[in-house]
Amino acid sequence: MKELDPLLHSQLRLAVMSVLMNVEEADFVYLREKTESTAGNLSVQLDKLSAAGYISVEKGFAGKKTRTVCRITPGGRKAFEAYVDALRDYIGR
Amino acid sequence: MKELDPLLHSQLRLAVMSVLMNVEEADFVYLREKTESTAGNLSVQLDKLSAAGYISVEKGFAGKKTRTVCRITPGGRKAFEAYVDALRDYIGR
DNA sequence: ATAAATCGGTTTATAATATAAACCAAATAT
DNA sequence: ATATTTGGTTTATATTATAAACCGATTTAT
Repeated sequence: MKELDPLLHSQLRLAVMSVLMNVEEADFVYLREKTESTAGNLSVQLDKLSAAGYISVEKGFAGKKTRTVCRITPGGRKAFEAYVDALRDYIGR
Repeated sequence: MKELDPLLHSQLRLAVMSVLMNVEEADFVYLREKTESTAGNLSVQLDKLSAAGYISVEKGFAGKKTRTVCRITPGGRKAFEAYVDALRDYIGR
């Protein structure tokens, strides 16, 4: 059986990646709402995904408020696809 | 997004359940080989699945050697199916 | 017969993880 | 002006996963 990439085998990180697979870009607030997570938890998990090179995180401004925009990277996309593929060994189909 | 049952969202426990979904019964040694896990880790995870009522664990003998046989329960089967269903929200298809 | 290695596990210690709580600086509302 | 909210980050804690150490019974080798 294939390994399940531990970076993706985490509910919140997987949810984030799942959103980012379908949406060109998403900011912190949107991700927090979509994944129904706390800001602290989300912040930590975004760091991990970013450190792994699975997403890019860009801090900027929207008017005067800070705005953190995330995007999936090509490497992240590949990793997500590999993870899903490995999962099929476990759950069938 | 649905919750991912934390009892099943663990590589080894998921692998065990995956095997048991397709095989009427399986003993400890077979599960250890099939999942490529250490005996200690497997023992702990079997306990958790058993405590949750997802599998039954029966200790007996095969000749003179002890033999631990596991089976998935109806509740375990349902939980596995619900988990797979929830996962689809994350990974598509 | 006895020592030593193996088998089938369990218990326990440790490292890694996930998560929320506490915090912070800037902006907005009162 | 001060209180509240916004958009986060840092830190502390609880849970988890995992391997290491162990155990009793059984083979195997000497």
